[in-house]
Amino acid sequence: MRTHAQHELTKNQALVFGSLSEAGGPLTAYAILDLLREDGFRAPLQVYRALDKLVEFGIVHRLESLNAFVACSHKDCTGHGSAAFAICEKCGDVREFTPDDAVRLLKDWTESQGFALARTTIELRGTCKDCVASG
Amino acid sequence: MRTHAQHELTKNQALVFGSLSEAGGPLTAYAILDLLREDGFRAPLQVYRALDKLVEFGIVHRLESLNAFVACSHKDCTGHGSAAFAICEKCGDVREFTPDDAVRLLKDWTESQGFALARTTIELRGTCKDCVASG
DNA sequence: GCATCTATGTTATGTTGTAACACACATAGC
DNA sequence: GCTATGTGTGTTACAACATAACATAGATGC
Repeated sequence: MRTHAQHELTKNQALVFGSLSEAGGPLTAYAILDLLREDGFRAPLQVYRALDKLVEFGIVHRLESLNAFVACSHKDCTGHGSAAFAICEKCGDVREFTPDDAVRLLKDWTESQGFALARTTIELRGTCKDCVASG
Repeated sequence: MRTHAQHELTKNQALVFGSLSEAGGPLTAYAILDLLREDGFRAPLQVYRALDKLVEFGIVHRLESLNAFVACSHKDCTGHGSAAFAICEKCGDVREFTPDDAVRLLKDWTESQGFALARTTIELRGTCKDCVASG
């Protein structure tokens, strides 16, 4: 696949990012650790250190309300705005989207308060279309 | 003070809510536990069970990105909309606000996707006005 | 009385995340 | 070459956050 080549990931970073990409959904750090034991991972720090960098690069997002991590769903992560996530509490599916208008309003509020916004966490919990239909 | 009398809090709920109200800012569950040891608290579950109810009542909010809890800043918590939080990473101050317009846009997106929205987590990280000025 | 529901107390355990220290490897400057 | 520096890595131990399981107590409704 060779996506995100712009970052020249290290071995551990590539393994962690690969796990998340292949999973296609959120994984906890310890779930990643278990997946990567066959690749020689032994300790949580190996995962957390890689995750820190991947989040810094913007190609992995942390889901605060799940204590989990997910690969960015954009083909090319350079320069997109703040991400938001719709999390289905039935099936665990996570949909990433970029609510620029809503973020603009939030940023307007912070500016009116003199608050220097660094980053946003927007996570929506509920039930996805498929799970609503099936039950 | 006798705010939130509508909920008839139990003894433990009242103690936990009192700690948060008096703190005037976010506290972790274990910080609350330490504050309430003199009142007979011995185990984390005593705190977590009270917090679960207080969050359910809507008079305490959980800050996912801090693993902490904060008393709702509204005088009367009945019927207000989804809350958002501006969290200063310098001084730890938390400001609660109610971004109805932004939430409306987020809800519009979920509805367009057939996603049944149950609740929102909106947490803004950055630097507050005072810390920007002093640093 | 007694069934039921909620709140509570307690012990133990599970899950998530970091501190501290050592070593390997690359590269820039001398 | 060789050393200083920065980053990535490996490992042990531990801190911080949260819940399972089981027992007890009190209130309410029949």
